[in-house]
Amino acid sequence: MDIRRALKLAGLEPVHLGLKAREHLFHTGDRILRMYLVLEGRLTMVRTLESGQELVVQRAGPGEFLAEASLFADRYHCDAICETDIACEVYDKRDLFTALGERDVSIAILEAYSRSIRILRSQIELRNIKRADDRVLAYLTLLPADEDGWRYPSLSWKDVARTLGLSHEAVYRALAALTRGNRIERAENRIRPA
Amino acid sequence: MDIRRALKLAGLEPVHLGLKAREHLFHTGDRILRMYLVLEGRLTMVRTLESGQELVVQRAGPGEFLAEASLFADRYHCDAICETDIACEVYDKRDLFTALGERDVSIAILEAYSRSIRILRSQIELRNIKRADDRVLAYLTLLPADEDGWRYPSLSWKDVARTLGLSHEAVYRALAALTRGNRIERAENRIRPA
DNA sequence: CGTCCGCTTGACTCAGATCAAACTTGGTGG
DNA sequence: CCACCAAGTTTGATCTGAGTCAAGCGGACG
Repeated sequence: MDIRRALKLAGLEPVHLGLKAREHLFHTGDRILRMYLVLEGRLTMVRTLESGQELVVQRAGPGEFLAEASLFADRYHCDAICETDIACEVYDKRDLFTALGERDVSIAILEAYSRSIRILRSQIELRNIKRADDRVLAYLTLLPADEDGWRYPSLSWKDVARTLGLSHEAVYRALAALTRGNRIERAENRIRPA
Repeated sequence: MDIRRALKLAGLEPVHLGLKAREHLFHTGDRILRMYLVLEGRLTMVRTLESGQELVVQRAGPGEFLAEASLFADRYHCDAICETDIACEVYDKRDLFTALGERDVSIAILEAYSRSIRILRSQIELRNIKRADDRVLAYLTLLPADEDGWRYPSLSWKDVARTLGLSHEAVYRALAALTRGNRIERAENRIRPA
């Protein structure tokens, strides 16, 4: 448990916390004020989609530090539920930042990592969408938009197909179907969800 | 380009480097001695699978720091190919580590992030395997093994199904097929690729 | 001018999703 | 202690939608 020693060396004082199985460590929407290091037990991070479907975002066990999702976010976007009884250490987020050196190389790099993680997670979530047209639409919606909602894809559709885990034919057909169903508008090099 | 300022403040001196489209920034197997910050242009990280299939692992553009995959690894496991002409800054990896404070909280947390990233990437790679039995087999192979090659899955097969993006029926059928084809051995609570 | 590549659509196939039903196991509560 | 319930496991039958093969179009580039 390397990280624990490092935290101790940095002069951070954890508070201990125990929870029973099925209790929540935090809920979606809670302010992120603390970071947790799991000592014993397992917990599951669950994201509930608008559709009501529950998605296991991550599982954490002994030695894992629940920070990735949270260091640079303000509020949680998932629930943390104990699979078993757990023991963990609680660190104050602001203390941690001070220990990291506030606006420092470490923070800058961590932020870059954090961005990568978010992108990877969103890619996995995209792949959980089974229908090709829904998946393509979700991909388009995630793209940065201008003030009118237009997106300017930087990848060829063929590459989009690869990142979505679809054949390029499936993507073309999805685009055609979405256009037919008035779920997107296409014009030259731009595209917009309706 | 926040990270650049932070690196400068930390006293790190970059070397500038320009490459033409289609040139390689690094190859699979190269020692990782430098970190790159992209200033202009785009590049693609490509991983070549044993099957010969090429997999786009990541794309990077201006402001991105090519470090995630590499800070805690010794050698690259992908090729970086310039899509366009590019300009970047080159930092020495060891200097960077010194600036981060060697064995410090930052490093410990970065390592945790790094692990998450690797796990997420492997999950995406799993999903690129189309056939259910191959995907399940690949998943099992990734699991930690004891000295005899046995794995002790910690998830119910139903949860495995969810993480693999398959229905649970498909996973059970895949396991049955793999057992029939002698591609795995099962016993009680453990399982082993043949 | 020819070639390559991205784009687009059609036809057919097949693997995985879905629905359904039965069995096992562990846990709860009367 | 046992009835009962919930959840995971297992197998069968059917259906659907994405992969694959095939073919044609147009623009870019040498």
